[in-house]
Amino acid sequence: MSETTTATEAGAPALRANGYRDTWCSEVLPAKVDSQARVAGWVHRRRDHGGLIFIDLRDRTGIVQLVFNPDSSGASFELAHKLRAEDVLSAAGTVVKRSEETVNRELATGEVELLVTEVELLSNAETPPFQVEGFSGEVGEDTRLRYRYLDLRREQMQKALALRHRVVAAMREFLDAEGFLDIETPVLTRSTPEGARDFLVPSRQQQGSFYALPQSPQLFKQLLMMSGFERYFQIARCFRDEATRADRQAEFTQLDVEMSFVDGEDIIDVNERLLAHVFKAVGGPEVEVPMQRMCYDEAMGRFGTDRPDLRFGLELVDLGDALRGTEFKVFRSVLEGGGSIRGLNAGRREMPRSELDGLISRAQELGAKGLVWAFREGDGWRSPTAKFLSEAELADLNQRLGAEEGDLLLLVADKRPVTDAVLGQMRLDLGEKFGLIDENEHRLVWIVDWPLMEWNEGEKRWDSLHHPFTAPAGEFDPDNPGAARAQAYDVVWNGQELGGGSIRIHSAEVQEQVFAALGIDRETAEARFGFLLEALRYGAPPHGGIAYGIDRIVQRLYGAETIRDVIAFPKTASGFDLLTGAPAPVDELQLRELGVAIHKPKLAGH
RNA sequence: GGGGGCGUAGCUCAGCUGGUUAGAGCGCCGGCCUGUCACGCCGGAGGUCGCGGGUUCGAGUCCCGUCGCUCCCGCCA
Repeated sequence: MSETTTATEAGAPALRANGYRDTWCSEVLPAKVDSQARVAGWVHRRRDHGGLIFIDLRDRTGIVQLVFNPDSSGASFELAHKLRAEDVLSAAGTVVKRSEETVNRELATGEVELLVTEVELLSNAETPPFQVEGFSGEVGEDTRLRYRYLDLRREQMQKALALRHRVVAAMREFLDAEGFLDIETPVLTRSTPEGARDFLVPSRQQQGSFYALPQSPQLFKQLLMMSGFERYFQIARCFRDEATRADRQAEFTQLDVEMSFVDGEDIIDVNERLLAHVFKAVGGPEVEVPMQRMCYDEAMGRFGTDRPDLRFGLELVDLGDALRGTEFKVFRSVLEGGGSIRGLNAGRREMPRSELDGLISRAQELGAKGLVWAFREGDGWRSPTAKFLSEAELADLNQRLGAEEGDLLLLVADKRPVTDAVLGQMRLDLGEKFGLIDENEHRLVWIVDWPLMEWNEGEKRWDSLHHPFTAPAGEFDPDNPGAARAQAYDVVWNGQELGGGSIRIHSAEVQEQVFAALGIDRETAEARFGFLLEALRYGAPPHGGIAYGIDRIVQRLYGAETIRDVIAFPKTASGFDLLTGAPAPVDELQLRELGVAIHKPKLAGH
């Protein structure tokens, strides 16, 4: 977990004394000994000794021990007997110093306690379905989500959301100081079926028509540049109706930024300073400016991915040249078909056959037809594949892979995108498995010099790598879209994409050419993006920007296992909100008003 | 859309090759306890083994279906 500052450590907020309290729990400190204090909060734990009762009282800032003694207040003592976990109360008394033997060093307020003379039960709590602060192990996530308001009382959730707040506050702080304006864009907007699936909202006034929830404010922020705002940002909620993952929710939050009259260097400059400011503000890892940059081709070549984790080696090596004339049919047919043979050296490892078989299964799951494993032995290999290769080939492969005696070598032969994807992911799997990743090390890198488009073999068409509004570098040749480079910039932190940006197309003609190259014909482009093409004709400044996934940034800064741990009310993998029961069926009347008919109602059961 | 794992007390879990009364820890309830802080001690309650069907003399356990949670692939920037 990263270094973080909690509300307690940062100092409790100012408090106006009222009938409930005049002091935060965390402020009951030795300096206040002998003075009166009134605190309010939840019963964290109770320890009833019969003749003496201790209550740990919890508020947002921390915990303080209350002591109920019949000699101090009989009435309070009687009431304290009835207190149970999570009851809400207000208690007043004298701050007293604890005797040396009873000091609790684990507690920030552990040198003192509040000797209660007056207590008011503000709210009675039923027994919670799980212990808010227990030691009986982690509670199942579905139970936590069902009672999220209780789960959020736990210190780790309080800290996560406090950190999230400070990340967003630091972003606003920086961007405000740099002259960016926070402008809201619509949540009810128009469906643009490219990219992810849209969430749709039926229109009552235009039956049969639908709004879509935005996948990002991309087009609106470009329009704002055409409106002359020059510097815009927004903490924007975005929606993609796709499957969730540990690091993905259908509903997520993005820091959206756009600027006018800028080139790529301006984008990188302002974003490096933004990240440095935010990370510093929340006590995250230091951001060295200027940050490292790496070309897309280099990232793909060395790491098999466009978001390389640079904290460890296990780099990919191209082995095609060593096998040009091989007799081994599997390798030869791949090379003759224009494919590639790539490999990595996993280092000196002991690995039983069952685990090697596991690697093969994993490779197949990732799309490879197979996986060649080998251990260097002398000048050759110990491997089922060794007998198919000549001595010279084995020696050459060993040399190219930098293999030493006993090193585990993994090879994949397939089309280049497959070898990259498979070995790139296996590199990450192995890096984790072998403990090669130093969690204290942090590597931020810009990935630059992207292709504009990539060939989609399944759909037989060109797809944008970023989005269709990304500006090509230099002249765009519509007859050779594969050769075009993009003015695009992704910032990658320890193998995860934090944000992606680009210079946008600011000419209607170029935008139309790019649409055409992507297989979007004139009518479709006009129907879906006509307003953008039109706006581009009325004086569009050169512009560009970036968008960051805030949930992921906070997840990483906090060291959380899943993105759900830094979202107050997340949904489950299948899109349910277990707390409210959404999504839920609606009344027949509501459907009639919307002109919506349900074909196959699928009743969700709990 | 596909694959893996999981579902047993309020919570976290154990429950073997099918066997008669389904267990533990925590929590909860009652009693005792004036220095605890994961308080302690004594006693107690609490189960549609996710749901439906099947096999069997007999199912928490085996089979089929289904619902939910989760991880991964596809998908998604």
